[in-house]
Amino acid sequence: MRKNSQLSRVLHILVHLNKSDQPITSAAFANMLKTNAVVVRRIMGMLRNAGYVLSTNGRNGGWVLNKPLDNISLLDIHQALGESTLFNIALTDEHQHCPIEKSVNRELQDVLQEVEALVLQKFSAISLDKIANH
Amino acid sequence: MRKNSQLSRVLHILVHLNKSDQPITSAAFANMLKTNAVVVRRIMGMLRNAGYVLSTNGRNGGWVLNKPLDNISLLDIHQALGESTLFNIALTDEHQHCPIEKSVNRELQDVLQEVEALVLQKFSAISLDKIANH
DNA sequence: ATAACTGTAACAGTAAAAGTTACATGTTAA
DNA sequence: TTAACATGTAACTTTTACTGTTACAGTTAT
Repeated sequence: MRKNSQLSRVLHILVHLNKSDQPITSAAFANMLKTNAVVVRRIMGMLRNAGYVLSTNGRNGGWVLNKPLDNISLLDIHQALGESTLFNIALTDEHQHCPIEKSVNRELQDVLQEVEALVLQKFSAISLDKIANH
Repeated sequence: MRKNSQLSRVLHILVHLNKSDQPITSAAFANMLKTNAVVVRRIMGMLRNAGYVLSTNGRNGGWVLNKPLDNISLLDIHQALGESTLFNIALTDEHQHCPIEKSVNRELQDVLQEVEALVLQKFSAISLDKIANH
């Protein structure tokens, strides 16, 4: 599975945004992240929908923060991005009636869910200004 | 990226193997897992290299356990399979000189490493006979 | 008007995992 | 000793999630 880099990228963007007193364009971020402006709009669109940033059209337009970084947690961003699965481990479901498969899945799922909850808890305790001032 | 189902599959296989007093063929497992015999051999080959199973050729051949399940932990299997990364989260490295990227990566990596260590610890505490008798 | 923005649909590219084919090699039963 | 049944493995194709690209409609400042 190809790894998901949206979280990492959007954090990078947000901290840069925080340091700017004027809008920054998708093209500028694309250049910064060595990717494409459409990719940036795709990610940032999710944050806009969640209320963390605003976009303005036209000349001198671009992206601005809509909340102070100390009011945004890593968990907020993770959730705004759609909470893609954290783990790279698949549970099989070829034979849902097979008691062994069920048992294997239950055991793996127990561990993964427990750990996922821990990740989310840790994410919630990290505010973006902590990253910005790191 | 497609998720890795090797761990789930191989656990299923091992518990079935444990219940059998004679070798089981790759074709039988492939049928069980709704996949291909070569896929099974690929996975099982890694376990054989690690000493957890034995394979025998020819008629009446197939796979047998080489260790009791209560002597094998989830961690053992995870490691025998090559310890593929648990997380689906990528850290970017376009601009290794950018202090913001560094800061973002450090923060994410701290959390992920801490949690990965916890997963491995939990895996080490789960023996396969626990799954078998679940 | 036009240049500079975003929004988004509709594709193509990439890479990891899984699936498939083909064939060499080893083993056992009759 | 031969035929059937196993594994071993290389080489290739398919699948899938993510990312990248192109194209164009809509919006805004000058």
